[in-house]
Amino acid sequence: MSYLKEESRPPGRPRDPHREAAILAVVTELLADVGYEGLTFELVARRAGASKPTLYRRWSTKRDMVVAAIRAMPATGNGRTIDTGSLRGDLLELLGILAETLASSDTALVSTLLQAGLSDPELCEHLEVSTGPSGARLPAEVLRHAAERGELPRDAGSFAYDEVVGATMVTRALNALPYDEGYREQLVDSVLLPALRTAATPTHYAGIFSGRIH
Amino acid sequence: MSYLKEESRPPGRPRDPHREAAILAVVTELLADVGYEGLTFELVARRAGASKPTLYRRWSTKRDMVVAAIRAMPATGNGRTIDTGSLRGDLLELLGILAETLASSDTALVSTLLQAGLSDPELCEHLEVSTGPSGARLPAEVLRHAAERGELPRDAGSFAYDEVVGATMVTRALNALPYDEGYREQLVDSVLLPALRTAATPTHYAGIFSGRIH
Amino acid sequence: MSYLKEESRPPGRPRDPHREAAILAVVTELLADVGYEGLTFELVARRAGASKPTLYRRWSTKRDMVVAAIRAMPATGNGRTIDTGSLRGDLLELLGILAETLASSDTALVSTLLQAGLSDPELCEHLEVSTGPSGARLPAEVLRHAAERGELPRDAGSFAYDEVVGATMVTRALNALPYDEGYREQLVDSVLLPALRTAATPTHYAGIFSGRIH
Amino acid sequence: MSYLKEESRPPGRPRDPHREAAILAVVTELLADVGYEGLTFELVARRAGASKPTLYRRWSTKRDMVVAAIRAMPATGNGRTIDTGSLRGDLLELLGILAETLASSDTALVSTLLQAGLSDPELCEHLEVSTGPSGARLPAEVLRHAAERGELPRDAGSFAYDEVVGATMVTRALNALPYDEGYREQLVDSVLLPALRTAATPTHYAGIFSGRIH
DNA sequence: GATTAAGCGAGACGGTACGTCAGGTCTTCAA
DNA sequence: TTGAAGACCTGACGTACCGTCTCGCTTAATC
Repeated sequence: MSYLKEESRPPGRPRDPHREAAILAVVTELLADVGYEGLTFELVARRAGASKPTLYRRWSTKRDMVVAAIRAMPATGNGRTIDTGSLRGDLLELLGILAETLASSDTALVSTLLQAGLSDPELCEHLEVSTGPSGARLPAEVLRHAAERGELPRDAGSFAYDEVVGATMVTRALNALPYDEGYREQLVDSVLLPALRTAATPTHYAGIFSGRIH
Repeated sequence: MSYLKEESRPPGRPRDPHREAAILAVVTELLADVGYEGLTFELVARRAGASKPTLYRRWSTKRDMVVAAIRAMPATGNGRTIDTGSLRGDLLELLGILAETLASSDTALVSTLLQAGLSDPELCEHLEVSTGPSGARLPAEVLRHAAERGELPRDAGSFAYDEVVGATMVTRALNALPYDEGYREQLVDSVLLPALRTAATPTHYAGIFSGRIH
Repeated sequence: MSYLKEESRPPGRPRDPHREAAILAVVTELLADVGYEGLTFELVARRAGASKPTLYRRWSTKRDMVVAAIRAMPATGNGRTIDTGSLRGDLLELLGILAETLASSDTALVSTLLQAGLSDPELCEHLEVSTGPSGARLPAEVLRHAAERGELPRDAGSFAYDEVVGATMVTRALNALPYDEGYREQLVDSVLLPALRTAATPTHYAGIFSGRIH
Repeated sequence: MSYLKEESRPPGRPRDPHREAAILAVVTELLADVGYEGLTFELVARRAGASKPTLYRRWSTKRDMVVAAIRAMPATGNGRTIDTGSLRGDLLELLGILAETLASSDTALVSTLLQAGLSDPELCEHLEVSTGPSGARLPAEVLRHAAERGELPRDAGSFAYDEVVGATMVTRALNALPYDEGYREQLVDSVLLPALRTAATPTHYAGIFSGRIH
């Protein structure tokens, strides 16, 4: 009885999910090869053995296509846990991870993710889940451990971290400014630690990288 | 006697500085019209009644040309002084100015400045001087007034402000996240004020927008 | 018992003749709208609410489809009879009719009929029957009347007319050369009349527009 | 003194005539290879090592390009003279030449020439001059010889021939109708000879292929 | 004052990518 | 099996910029 169908299939031949997956794999591959700027619809079509209309049918801009490719990356996670025994150590380790990521990636790609993906909470969440702690967000257990050690009040929030770290580090990376260990220590000591210790106000604004737009 | 000439003029007809100024004016105009992405050498050449070789002779990339245009903007300054009577008030006013700027400007242009210009200390300095307090940097007198009122230690530095404010605000703007008054208050209360009060460490790293790469 | 069936109906759903008629109507309509060159399978499919495979199943080329559409036009005829009282008058009237037709029609359509349709005797016949004397062929009664008046021998044939008139007039039309009354008179006086009067040779070759390939 | 310059060169780099010649050579070559329909801008560009804009700069349609290619063919002429000793023989020889041409050429190309070139007197003239008697026009010496032999009046014109022959033969060729020797004899005997013998009227209309639009 | 080397507007040029369109074929579901 | 819908590959379309080049002219500094 047809009233059971919430939404029936659209008419016509459905899109081939295999094509889609194959294409996005090529996009991922090409991002590594030629970078974001060098990526073109033409090139993707050639390498994927697909036609341009097939691409345009799915994504109308390069950005959309790249974002889809990133979202389609397998969510493996790196399983890393952060626990150095002190809040300061944990923070520095997180910043170190982020620094590594930034150092290795194409800045234009980072820029894309920044501009395209960060306004998309799902993508953000996906990135965090798929790649493990990226250093862009403060994992809840780090906060908990710090509270257990008495380094932070029980109700300390991650706002200061989430908001500040990603924005500053990425901005520095994009502008070829240094974000070496010395810099990171200074950020921890003169901004993050004071801010985290103080902040007891309930947060109404999610951090930039928290994946949830208020 | 030729040894007097430090560097002799190259032979042939010298470049016409008027052409240069006229072209850069067109660039500035076009940036407002079509944005950074939409700007092309072709378009500049057409609008300026110049030829492409004339442009390429001067700037080999679009970025170079745009940076030159921005640097060539007249340095008027807005002459505004910040003095509300309290550090918190001053900070909020500065953030308000920055918010206005971000709200009014083409995000692509901001992005350009971020990517192209901020790695250039001179350009950064120029922007600050030409447009007055932009809110991206903490004016020295604000610090001084706060110290006089006893709100901050004498040796308080602007690192926390310079580093955090520009990066977070611009990043939010680029990603269409809100940076309204509520957000700005939270940034002031839970990050800036605690950080400024604490930071007595001598700063080795200039803030992102301070115009001096360490 | 199935051996009784001379030809059994093919299995499966039979073709809907209404679809066919509707589609051809659309083709006729589109020929007027966008001309032969502008006609595409896509467009026909869209306008007819049909799918491309439905079209391709019936006609494998655009030409086939157009010919089918023309053949499907209702055979009304204009019932006009030619009888001015003199052979010269009759010929000029026929040429006048043809000239009108050529003047009113899309040259591309004429070209189509020329290239696509005229090699198809049935189509040719159909056109003549459906639209009455087109001027492209010499009606038998004109010849008869002329013979009765003694203007032509009894055995005069229509070869010279059929062969020459259509070809010259259409060619002129296609090439934007004039085929006005002066021209038509000259054609009659210096070609058609002398030829018709002389030709007593039994004809082995049907005229171009006679609809019968020898 | 500049007033001597009737028309000064247009500004900018002039088009390279070598490129043009090379491209048109490719067009000619491709016409033989893939025919008119199969000819594309893409293909010409590839084979000529030119870019599409370079082609479009010169000719905005395929037809224009092809006509230019034909016009650019070297005007060698075949030097053939028609003189069999009788008018009938001469006419049959001319028709034979035309039949050969039609048989060997791409019908679409003929169609192109018909539609594109024949409305262009210069092109028409060029074709006649470059390829010798094509059979599409009646050479003046054939008329003269016939008059000398007394087969035709001194003032006989070529209207009947020029007008009739090209149109009928080409039309038959385009429609895959036969134009074999039997047909050609019939055309000569029952149309051309009677018409030529009679026509003494001064001609106001140039024949289709005479290269002069009235 | 003549020479010379460069600046300059204009635009050709080979490329490359754009985004769209049509051609035919194939797949899905419903009739 | 038909039929509507539409995915799909192919390949051409005509346009836009790219960055380089070739023109003929103009403009200074040098000879």
